[in-house]
Amino acid sequence: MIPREHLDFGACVSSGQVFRFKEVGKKWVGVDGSNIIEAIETADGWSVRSCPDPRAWMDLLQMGQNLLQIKRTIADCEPRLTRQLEAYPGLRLLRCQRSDETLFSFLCTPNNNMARIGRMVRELAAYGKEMGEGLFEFPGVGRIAAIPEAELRSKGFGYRAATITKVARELAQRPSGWLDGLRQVPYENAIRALSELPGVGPKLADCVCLFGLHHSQAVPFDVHLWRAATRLYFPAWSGKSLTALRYRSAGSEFRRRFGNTAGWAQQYLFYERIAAAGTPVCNY
DNA sequence: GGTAGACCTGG
DNA sequence: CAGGTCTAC
Repeated sequence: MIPREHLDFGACVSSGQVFRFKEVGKKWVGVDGSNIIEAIETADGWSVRSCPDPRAWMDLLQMGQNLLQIKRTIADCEPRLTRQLEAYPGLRLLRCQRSDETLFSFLCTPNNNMARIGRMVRELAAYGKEMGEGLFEFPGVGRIAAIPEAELRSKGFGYRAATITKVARELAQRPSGWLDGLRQVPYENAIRALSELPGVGPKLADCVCLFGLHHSQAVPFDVHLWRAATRLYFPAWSGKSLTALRYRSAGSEFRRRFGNTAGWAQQYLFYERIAAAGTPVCNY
């Protein structure tokens, strides 16, 4: 049993870090890597289980990291985030097992809405091995590369069908484990490598770095986070568009200020906008 | 280096 | 319009 101040499972899996956890009643169910993960909220906090590896959920949720300590670090670096830190107790940065799932998930996100992104990611996952009722292990790049682009189009992927197919075929050419290998290289190198892939711009590269490759200094700026960043650090850029150059400046500023905790800090600012939207991120 | 449009789909 | 990216000025 994990107290709420250390874990809000629902917030973690519905905050746009992963896309195929679903809520059935009070229970959340989903997959990370080869494990089915289930969580239920009780009076004292969250009870979480994973199968077949009973400790898999702790990896995904980074339970080895002391959240209260991380929040203290963030608040020390930027007192103006205290409100967000207190508003969303238990919000954690996830460490996804499958970097390729993260990559293909975020290839579904450009110019798209959360509900459809979730449908598309689950559609892709369904090409993988079924582990339980409607729960799939995400398919490997080889399997995705074998899907005709037209098939994805017909399933409603729109123009993202092309980039998904291209990226899968590109990765299938490379040595297996190439993507996971980017976990071991410096963050800047990982960004550079990812940016070579079609359809992967600065925002997606940062999402993959943060959630899939575990580079916790990555800060994926979307328009909302950009607005928050201008308010905090670049008032002169208020109202200006997020160009590639400004994107790099804003990221550097977050990393200068928060160091390796930048990705965690970012999550609290981002969640503020989701909470404000009022609508669930993962809706079935 | 910055801005404007196009791009699939559906809520 | 929605968690952008790409291309052409």
